[in-house]
Amino acid sequence: MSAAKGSAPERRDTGTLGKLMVLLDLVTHADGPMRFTDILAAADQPRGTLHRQLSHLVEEGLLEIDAEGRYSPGLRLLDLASRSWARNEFRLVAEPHLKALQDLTGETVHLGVLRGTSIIYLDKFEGQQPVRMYSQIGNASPVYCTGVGKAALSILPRERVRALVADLSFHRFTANTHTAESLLAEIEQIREQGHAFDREEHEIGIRCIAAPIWSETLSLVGGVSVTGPAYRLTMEKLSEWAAPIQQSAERIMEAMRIGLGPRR
Amino acid sequence: MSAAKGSAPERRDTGTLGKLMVLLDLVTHADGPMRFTDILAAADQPRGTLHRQLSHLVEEGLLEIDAEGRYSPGLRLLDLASRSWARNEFRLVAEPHLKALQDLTGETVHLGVLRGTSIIYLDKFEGQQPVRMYSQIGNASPVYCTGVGKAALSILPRERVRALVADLSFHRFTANTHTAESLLAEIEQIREQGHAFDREEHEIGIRCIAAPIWSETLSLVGGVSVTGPAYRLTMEKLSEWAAPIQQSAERIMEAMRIGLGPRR
DNA sequence: TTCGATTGTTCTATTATTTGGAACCTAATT
DNA sequence: AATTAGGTTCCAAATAATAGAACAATCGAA
Repeated sequence: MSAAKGSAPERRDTGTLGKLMVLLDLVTHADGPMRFTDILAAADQPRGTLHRQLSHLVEEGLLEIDAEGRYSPGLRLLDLASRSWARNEFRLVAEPHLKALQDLTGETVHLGVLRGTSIIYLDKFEGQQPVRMYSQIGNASPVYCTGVGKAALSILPRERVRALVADLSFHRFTANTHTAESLLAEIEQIREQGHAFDREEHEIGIRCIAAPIWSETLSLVGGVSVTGPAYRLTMEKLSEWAAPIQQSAERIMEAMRIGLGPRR
Repeated sequence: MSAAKGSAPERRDTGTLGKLMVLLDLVTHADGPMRFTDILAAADQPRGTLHRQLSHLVEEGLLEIDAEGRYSPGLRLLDLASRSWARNEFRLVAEPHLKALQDLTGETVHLGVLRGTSIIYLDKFEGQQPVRMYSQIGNASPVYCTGVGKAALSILPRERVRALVADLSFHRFTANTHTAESLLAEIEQIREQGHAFDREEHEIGIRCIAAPIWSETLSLVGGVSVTGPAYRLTMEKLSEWAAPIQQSAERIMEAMRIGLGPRR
């Protein structure tokens, strides 16, 4: 093996599927519909090849193409996702506990899991606000600027954290967003405290407190969080919820051991 | 080619992707996690081949495998879906109109599109409850037993309806569920009325009224509906909403012509 | 309109991946 | 220890994907 630079790009070997997923990601992560030429420029491939690949994705409903020849994510994804969400055991087990936490705090409660270097939000319970924001569920956010993300990192072995951080590129969302160094330092603190804060690190005006959740083998790593506007949620106020949120996390882990443990 | 029987199974030619999507569908549509052997039995493939295919799907995050070797849908699907949902133009355009309809009726409002022989729900506005994203959204339901489905069919050319109905297998959900004949008959009625009812055809105790929405080229076909419990929503009550719901559909179509029309 | 450039589609020999089948593990069961 | 079921690895043969060019269709400007 010739590991030239520190961290090799680590290309996955998933054959044809991998190439198609790159395209799917490309179109899905774009701001809007993409023309054939846009995709051609972004994906380094011959035109003929790209054309067939896109056709296959469209035929399977993973992409859609409109009358003007622009590609967008396909609705088949919604069906697949709604089924996988509805059945997700972690989410089902956590649900009542999230609800309880929402009742207690009156603020928005999130459930997230670590996948790669992102936190994927699995569920969300909002307060009474008539404002509808379900955009959050399913969203993948960077680990380094979310409470759940930092909480999750805090229970991983130091070595894994270091490896993961090395793979990260830090985008400075706000003045408080972490750098690699400050993140690693805070993880140590969180490890001792048992909970993590987000001090407007992702979005100005938004604070949160989170507690980690993990399975024994670390096959599942994530967390719960309580989030709200900074003007209402002072750091003192947030700190008051440290105990209840950690307790909530404990209860979810306990419920998981029953619900997800080895059968029989 | 030897087109033996009347309607060939019409196998899609999407090469490797097609084969993988069959597996993804299989696991996603199952009631719970599947063992390797379960999948082996359902998918008619050699073990070695299946093993590699599943590995690739897992590596790409489309499937997940737990400690006991059981396969479930992967969370990557959530991320892909949430992005495609958030950006969907039809949904964005319709949103305010759905909200208005919800305010007017006080009952649950759905937005759906026709995909193949199913209706995929794109959005949902409930009474006071904050919406749980994937509770209904993303779900694919059969055309023949939903208000939106029947409304959608009513604006398709008769020939296309007949072809579509021929592809359908009718599951008798309730005593009122349609058969092919009764469905075709009702479509004719809906065509004239401009709106469709669901008279407890999918679920006992649930009624609904729906109006069709379509683009000029029929590249987009779907509808809006108002749904609620039968004890509260008598057929008379539902009928009162025929005008407002059709008006709502009209407004959405108008907004689409502006929002989705040919650029410039 | 005509020319030229841009964008999208189809075709085919070459190349790479997938396939099928068997052999090989591993953990549980008798 | 032997047997079975469940899962994984291997490799020659079959198949599908690729690259590149040729072909259409569309668009803009002269």
